Amino acid sequence: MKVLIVEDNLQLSENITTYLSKEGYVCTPAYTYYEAVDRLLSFSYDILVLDIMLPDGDGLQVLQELKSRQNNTGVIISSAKNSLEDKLRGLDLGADDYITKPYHLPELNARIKAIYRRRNFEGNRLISFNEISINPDTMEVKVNQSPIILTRKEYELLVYFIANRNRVLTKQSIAEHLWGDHMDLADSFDFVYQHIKNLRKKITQVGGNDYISTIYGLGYRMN
Amino acid sequence: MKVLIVEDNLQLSENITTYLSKEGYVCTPAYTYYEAVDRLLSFSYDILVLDIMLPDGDGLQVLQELKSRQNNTGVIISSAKNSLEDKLRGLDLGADDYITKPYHLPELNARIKAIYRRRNFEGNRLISFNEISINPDTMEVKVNQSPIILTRKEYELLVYFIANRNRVLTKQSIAEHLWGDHMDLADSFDFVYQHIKNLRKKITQVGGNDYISTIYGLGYRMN
DNA sequence: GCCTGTCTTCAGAGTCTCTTCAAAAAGTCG
DNA sequence: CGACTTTTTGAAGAGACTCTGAAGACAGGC
Repeated sequence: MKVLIVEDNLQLSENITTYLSKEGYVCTPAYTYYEAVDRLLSFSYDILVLDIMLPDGDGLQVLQELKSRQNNTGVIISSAKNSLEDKLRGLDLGADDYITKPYHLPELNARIKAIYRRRNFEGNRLISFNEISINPDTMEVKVNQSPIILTRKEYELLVYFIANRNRVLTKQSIAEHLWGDHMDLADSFDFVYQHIKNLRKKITQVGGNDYISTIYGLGYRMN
Repeated sequence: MKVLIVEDNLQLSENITTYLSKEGYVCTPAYTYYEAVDRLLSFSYDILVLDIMLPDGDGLQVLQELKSRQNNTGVIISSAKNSLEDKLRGLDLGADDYITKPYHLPELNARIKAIYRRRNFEGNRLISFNEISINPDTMEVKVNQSPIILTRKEYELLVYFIANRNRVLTKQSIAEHLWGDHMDLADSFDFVYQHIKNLRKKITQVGGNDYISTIYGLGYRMN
């Protein structure tokens, strides 16, 4: 399990890293706001331990950044203040838990484990792809936080694309997947175009990038 | 009934566990602050027996934690001090009762039962969703304080929707829930429309929002 | 047994989605 | 560049789904 530790106190940061490493986590420290955002953009972490008082910015900004990307990382706010307000703001912004400094390292460990358990047992699984995230239970699709309403075919198409990201999908394979085998000997798959068009439109309308690129003569690929 | 016993005195902890187990409770001991929090985050308990002097933190913090999560667990503060202040703080933080050490185990049992009775029979629990509130004991439903009268099916439908808020419910799952399994092979679930229509009408008639949105081709979702 | 209120069925009107078609635009290759 | 193929687009009809009101079926209270 990969953990990003955002903490400007060098001593504390090292203590956490040492402890969690012994417990079997892979830890990366970040000492500033800038560093934290940089890492979050480049790599993916399972857990983010976030100090909210950073020398070059508010830690909650990191959180805002993260959530705006529909990242699936679990977040624990670490705060020296005992201020309820900060904690509530943190939880509002989508943090999963908070912990008040000074704290015992085993407690941090316990909270990390708890988040992990919650993620894995409460069926909170989300399908996500860059700024697109899908909740399979509710069929809700969000692009940059803005919900978009897809028809059934558009939804199935999007899921199929994301499941096969970076792979070229021919019109035929798309048709077979969305319409089943009775499509076998159809002489035209024109209708697929329509749904791709609509899907692209709905995604770009709310500011999402068009990740579906056309491979001339072959099909489509999402990347 | 599941009970979490937070108590650092090993001897006492075992005594309580033994006694309550005989009385038919399922007991889990926690000896430290972080152990308690860990368990509370991962599992759900009906009753929490909480010693407030723990080796690694203040037991009242556990309580604060718990209440900030809208947990429904009943809490009994167990304190060696005879200090009124601590008890008051505990009750302020939402504890349901307190008991002063040393105490007789049957007294603890009595208090657990009392809390359980209060929770379950005095109908203090309300189901609510935005401006809609439901009293399950009397089947009374209020929208913006104005009472509305629902038929049984409409009532069950509303409760089902609120219990599954933000989730898409298909007509079929609604039918199965409201009419039981003998609906299995019904070829049409049209009658569900009627009740949804009536429910919507009654809610909007008194100025409530129509939180039930139609997901075309799928079902309905309350949000 | 009759009355009242609730539940279910039915038919149509209305709405949204899917598919088809034809024309325009874009890409490929000699 | 020009001929050809493939993709994109818009419009429109077909089809599926949802909503509505009315009427029949059922159950409980008197």
